This record gives sequence, structure tokens and C-alpha cells, in this order.
Amino acid sequence: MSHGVDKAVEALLRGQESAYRLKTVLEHASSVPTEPLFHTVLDSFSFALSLFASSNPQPHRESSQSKATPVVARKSPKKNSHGEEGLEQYNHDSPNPHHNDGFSWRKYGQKKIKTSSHQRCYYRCAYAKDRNCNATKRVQQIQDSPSVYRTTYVRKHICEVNAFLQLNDDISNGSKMIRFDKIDQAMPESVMPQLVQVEQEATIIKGTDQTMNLECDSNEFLVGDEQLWGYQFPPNPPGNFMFLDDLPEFDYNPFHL
DNA sequence: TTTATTTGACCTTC
DNA sequence: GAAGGTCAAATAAA
Repeated sequence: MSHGVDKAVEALLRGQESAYRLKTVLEHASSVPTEPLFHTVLDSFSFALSLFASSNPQPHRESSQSKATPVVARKSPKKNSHGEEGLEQYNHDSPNPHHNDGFSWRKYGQKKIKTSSHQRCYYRCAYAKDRNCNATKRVQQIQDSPSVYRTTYVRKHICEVNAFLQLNDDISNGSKMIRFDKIDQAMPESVMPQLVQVEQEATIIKGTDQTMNLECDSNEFLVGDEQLWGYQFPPNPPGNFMFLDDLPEFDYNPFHL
């Protein structure tokens, strides 16, 4: 694990600790001033995010049966139909089609490729229109017995970012909030940069007694920066990703914990 | 009826 | 003109 990641994890843990203390303070209506704790929490997460955003790790995720191959530069950067050059892409080879990769895809094409006896399938992000996400992927069988499928991811997913920004916007408008509980498991080994899924149990507050659990991926918080790209390839593993859009409406009072 | 997939046509690049 | 990528109408499935 890199030094930057260590620092980021440290900052996240500090923020977590401060959040707990803040929770305790609020629960006991203590006279302890809460503002410093608020600042510590916010600063910790901001610092951690900035570390992740400023580093540029190589995409990495491997298993015994599959391998991921970042394609830094294409041999002949071919402009696509929209005139974009040198699109970064990412290959993932596996014995089976890489369908369950944590994202929702919609097939939009299939084509016989001259250099292969198998057809190539084209997918785009299912939220392409809703969230203006341009991520696409191509899946093609490149080898028989044993079969090997190559999944090529093209363009970054911004649907999560947009969902997060929408969430933030909602929060800033005082309409929704997520409280994270039970996140005291050690995180350093599982959080970054591989984006091994960290399942946190989060509780959505609805008043004081109505709660709803959801699992969320650490990916949700690495947003708001173009360099997030480095963490989105390959996509996070099968998902349990939930957008706030999917949640029922609920009331939120930020001071009613 | 709505949503997802299929498939031929079209577009862009080489 | 060939090849790969995308569009969009037709079709299938839920």
C-alpha cells in the first residue's frame, strides 16, 4: 500500500473516530462544543479524498482466473464518432463474459469482427441518458477451449459521480442524510486502491425510529474529481450499489439524531 | 405497455 | 473500400 493511501486511510479513520465522538456528544446532549468535531470530520474526509484524487494508481484487480490489463495508450488512437482521441481503455480477460462487474450495462450492438471468429458485443452504461454517463464496454471471446472472454472498458463511469453529486445537493438542501454505523472494522487492507469492496452498513435516518439498511461501496465517496478515473478501472466488483434515487422519500432533520 | 435486445444501416477512420 | 463503432427501428420479453 502506498504512503498516500496510508495517509488517506489514517485521515478517514480520524474522521470516523471524530464522527463517533460527535455522535456520543449529540446523544448525551453534552455541553462539549461540537464545532471542532464537525471540522475534524469534514477535514479528514476532504484530505483523504484529495489524496486519492492526486495520486494516480494503476488500475489493478486480478484473480487466479482472470487478469486485467490497463491499456495506457492505444497503438493508433482512433477517433471515435464524436471526435474524441486516445480514449483510455481497460482490458479484462476472464473465462466467462464479464457481465457481473458491478455496473448496469445495456447492449446496443453486436458485430462480427474480421480478426475473430466470434462476434463482439457492445454495451453502454444503463444510466447513459439519465446520468450522462458515456462509459461503454466491449465483450468478445478471444479464445476457445478454454474459453477466454475479453472485456474492454472504455471511458469512465460518471453515473456514480452524478448520483453522488445529486446526493450532496440533496443533503445541502437539508432533505436527505446517510449515517454510517458499524464501520469500525479495520479498513486499510480493504479500502483502496483496489477498491475491494468494503461493505459498510449505513443507516438511513427517517425521523428517529425508522431506519433502512443499505450496503454501499467505498467508490461512492471517491467522486468529484477527474482523476477519479484511476479508481474506476476496473469497475468495482459485483455491486450492491445503491443510489439515493432508489430510496423512498424520507424526512431528514440534521439536528434530530 | 414498458423495457431490453437484436440487427441492418450508417458514420468515421485508416 | 475495409473495418470497427454507433444508431435506431424492429422485435422479444417481462
